[in-house]
Amino acid sequence: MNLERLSVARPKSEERRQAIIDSAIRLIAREGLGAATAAIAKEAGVPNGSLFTYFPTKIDLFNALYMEIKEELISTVDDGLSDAGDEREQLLHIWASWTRWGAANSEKRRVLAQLSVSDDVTEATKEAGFTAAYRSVSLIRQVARHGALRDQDPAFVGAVVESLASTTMDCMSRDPKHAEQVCTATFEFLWKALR
Amino acid sequence: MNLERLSVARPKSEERRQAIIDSAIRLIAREGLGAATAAIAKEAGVPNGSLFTYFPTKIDLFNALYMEIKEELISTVDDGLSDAGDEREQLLHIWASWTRWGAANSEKRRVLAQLSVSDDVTEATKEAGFTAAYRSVSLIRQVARHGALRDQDPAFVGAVVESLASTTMDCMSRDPKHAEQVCTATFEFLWKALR
Amino acid sequence: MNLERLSVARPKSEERRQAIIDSAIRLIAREGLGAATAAIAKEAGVPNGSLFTYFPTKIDLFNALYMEIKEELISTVDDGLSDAGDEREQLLHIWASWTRWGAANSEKRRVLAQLSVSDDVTEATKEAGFTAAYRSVSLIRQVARHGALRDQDPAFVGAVVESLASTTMDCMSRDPKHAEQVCTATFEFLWKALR
Amino acid sequence: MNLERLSVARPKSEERRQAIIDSAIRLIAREGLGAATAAIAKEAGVPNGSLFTYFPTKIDLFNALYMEIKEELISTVDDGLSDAGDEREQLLHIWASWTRWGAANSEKRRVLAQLSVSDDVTEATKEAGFTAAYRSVSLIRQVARHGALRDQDPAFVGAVVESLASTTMDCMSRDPKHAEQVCTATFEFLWKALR
DNA sequence: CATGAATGAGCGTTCATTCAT
DNA sequence: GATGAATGAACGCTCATTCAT
Repeated sequence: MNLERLSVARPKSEERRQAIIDSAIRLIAREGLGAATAAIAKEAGVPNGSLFTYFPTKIDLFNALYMEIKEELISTVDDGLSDAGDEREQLLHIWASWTRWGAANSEKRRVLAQLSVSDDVTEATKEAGFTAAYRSVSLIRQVARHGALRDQDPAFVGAVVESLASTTMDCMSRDPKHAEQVCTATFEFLWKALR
Repeated sequence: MNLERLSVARPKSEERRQAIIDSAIRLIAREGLGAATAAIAKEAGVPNGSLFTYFPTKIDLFNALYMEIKEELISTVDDGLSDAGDEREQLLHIWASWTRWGAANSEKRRVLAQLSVSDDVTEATKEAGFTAAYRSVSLIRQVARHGALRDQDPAFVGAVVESLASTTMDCMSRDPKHAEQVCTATFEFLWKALR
Repeated sequence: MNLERLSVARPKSEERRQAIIDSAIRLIAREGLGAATAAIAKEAGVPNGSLFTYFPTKIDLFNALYMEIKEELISTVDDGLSDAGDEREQLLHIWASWTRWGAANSEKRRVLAQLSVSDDVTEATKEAGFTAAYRSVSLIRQVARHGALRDQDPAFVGAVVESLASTTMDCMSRDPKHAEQVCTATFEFLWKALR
Repeated sequence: MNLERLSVARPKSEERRQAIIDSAIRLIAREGLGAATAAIAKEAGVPNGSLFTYFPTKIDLFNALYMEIKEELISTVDDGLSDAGDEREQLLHIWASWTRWGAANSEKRRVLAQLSVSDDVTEATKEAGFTAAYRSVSLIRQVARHGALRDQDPAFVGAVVESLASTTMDCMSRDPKHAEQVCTATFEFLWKALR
């Protein structure tokens, strides 16, 4: 599989694409989704018109951004998940890597939050992000199989966990000194509530 | 009565103010915070310049909107709270009136959600909204005093409950047929988790 | 002559009219002719609509302002002029009282300068202001009758003197310590040049 | 040649820039500094948004306009100055070319007058204009070294000459038939007064 | 008559996208 | 293909003046 070679076809391009993504994260975190494409391009060091060779519209950029960040998060969470022991250990692994990532990448998290509620990110994109996270999603559903939410829509369970995670990350970012303690305590809460 | 008004040439019309607020809710729910002030005015049936007689800037409109909706929610939740029995009954009252209001007023809820994450709504306004909700807030904190989150920042506990409510309301809106069941089940989850 | 009584007919009005004029001087000096009528009214402590009972349009206010300031200046200059001795003494009297007034009333002077070049002040108004200054104007022309400008349009001579005065007042305002010296020296210059 | 331009997609058009400047001169002469940017663009034959490609703000346009006109005037005055003979000849050269330019370019002169008293033209810009005029300025100061104004601030001397020039140009514009005579007579006045 | 809310054309400026070079 | 100038509709907001009260 010459995956590498495929991207070699436009080596400079890939760098530029990433520069635009990174710049967009910085600017959108700072100024919201209203950040001007020209400003994003400028901060990325590319000409404003060139942004549109990589992302035909601003909406395409938003969707790409969403997937990019979501994939980074998922790969962070999935990494090492197989090595975790029982259900509890696995959930803890997910929880800890998720919230630590969020606490350490507050710009990305804020951008993700904005994109998640924007109509400009299509349902298809959100669906794709959701699908990519199937390992964690499955585990969470499995854990919740017997608890208080056992009869709820699995999507609802996921949303509950997600919003709990989001709140936890906010708290960890705001008070880094107690971040680990918050992470652990909320995990216990989650475990108790889901089971 | 109305002595104060006797000397006013043409008092600002409460009706018009409300028409603008209502129009803003409709448009912002549909188009986001980017909804044009001129469009809001038009939908409210007032000339564009008149919007600024009632709200000097768009940001002032946002802040007023936030308080307006928050107060409606709070008064809905507080109504009848004193008549509820023990702690569990009281929490149930809060939970049920909150989520039912949200399910029945999805536009207002979406607008509130957008405003809550917007930098245009000042900290002072958010603080004021928070303060107005002290009855519910106190009860929730009291309930959580002994549970898994007992050592967490009270603000964190509040945020967790809020995000759970938000997710619940989304679910209730999406599937009105099972709304009551979702409401009850999530309450049980909440009760179990907090205590 | 019951001049006093004439104005007694609207005693409160006269105060308000003056308050508007004074406020306009302050605001226009600060912000230029673009100063909003509502701001002028507010600073004067009168309702914005009432400004238009005194001055039907902003342009009328400008014209009134022009005359008001010009008349104050003229009466300052004319005061004591009859008591001055010969031609030289009289010109000195005019020059000194004029430039001292300007140095001490820089706001009024700046407003007058702005109004003088504005198309909103009508030729008729400017003409009236000019006519009211006939005592000084005549003297200046008389002095210049034999000098280097003897064959020029009298209006030109007046303009030259006026612009010299304006520059002198600027200089006196900027450096109050040497104001008197500047006043005297420029008078000598004027005298030498005109004669 | 033009190596620098080879890599530019579409260089800013000097023609368009000049069309905007020219249009601004016409409109500002007619309507004052309040002339609308959209009207200026329209009269220049460019879309309203394009004006801001060349001048980021209206204030930038004002500053560019000031320098543009000032430079034209200075270059007109400086042209041939070296060929003039003694001090008197040189001052005459300055005076004649200055006032003739003003009489022939009354729109530009009026615009320059408006810009000169506007707070929107920065001190830095005015300073730059002043610096560019050093040849004439030096000569005028040199001539005045021994006359009635010898002890005054050189800036004051300059202002006096400038205001005399301005008045002269007004007069020449108004009565073109006697323009030359006015020009000559005022020069004699200036020479007599400064020396 | 006095008041201040009402009005709506007009303002300077922005920006996603296009397209000439 | 890469570039950045070009575009023009849209935006939030202002303000002289009117007029209902």
